[in-house]
Amino acid sequence: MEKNEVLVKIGIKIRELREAKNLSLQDLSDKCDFEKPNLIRIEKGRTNLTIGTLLKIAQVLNVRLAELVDVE
Amino acid sequence: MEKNEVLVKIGIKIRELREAKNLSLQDLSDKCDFEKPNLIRIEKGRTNLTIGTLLKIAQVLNVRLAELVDVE
DNA sequence: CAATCGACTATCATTTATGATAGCGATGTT
DNA sequence: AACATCGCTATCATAAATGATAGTCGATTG
Repeated sequence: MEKNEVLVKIGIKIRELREAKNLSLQDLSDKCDFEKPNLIRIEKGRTNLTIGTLLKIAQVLNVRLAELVDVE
Repeated sequence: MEKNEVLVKIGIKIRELREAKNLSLQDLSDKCDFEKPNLIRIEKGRTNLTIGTLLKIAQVLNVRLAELVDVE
């Protein structure tokens, strides 16, 4: 699978987990200590995010890192 | 778990998989299309690598992305 | 002994992720 | 009608990842 496809799918997974917890973009980005537009970028798969960023999100969503990247 | 700890563990996992396949740093970095020192940086956990970089490595090592980050 | 190979460090330029701000359109609420 | 909230875009500066080069050290080999 190609990189951009993976990034889009990771973004979708994050969004699904966020919505399942009834969190707004604002809510989640607040808890992750960054701004809403940055989270949107991630959920849309428009950024090649780092493990560090992914880890923050995983911890706030209370899921394992591996779950977020399990998209293949 | 803290970010740097995760990065170090991911590096160790990459190294283990590389050695299990009897590949030198040169071999693997060649197949990933980047230079050996960059791979060393990754295996030592000295860089907060992106999904794109991790994906390249996963594909060459023939493992899932999720396996490489499954360190918690 | 010279030469090659492996793991590694330090360092550099370039690209890009990150963090942040301002603003838009739609929906909802008072 | 005014205002807040939500999802979203565009854009910016700064920090940092990436890609690359040169060189060190130890071990092995011709």
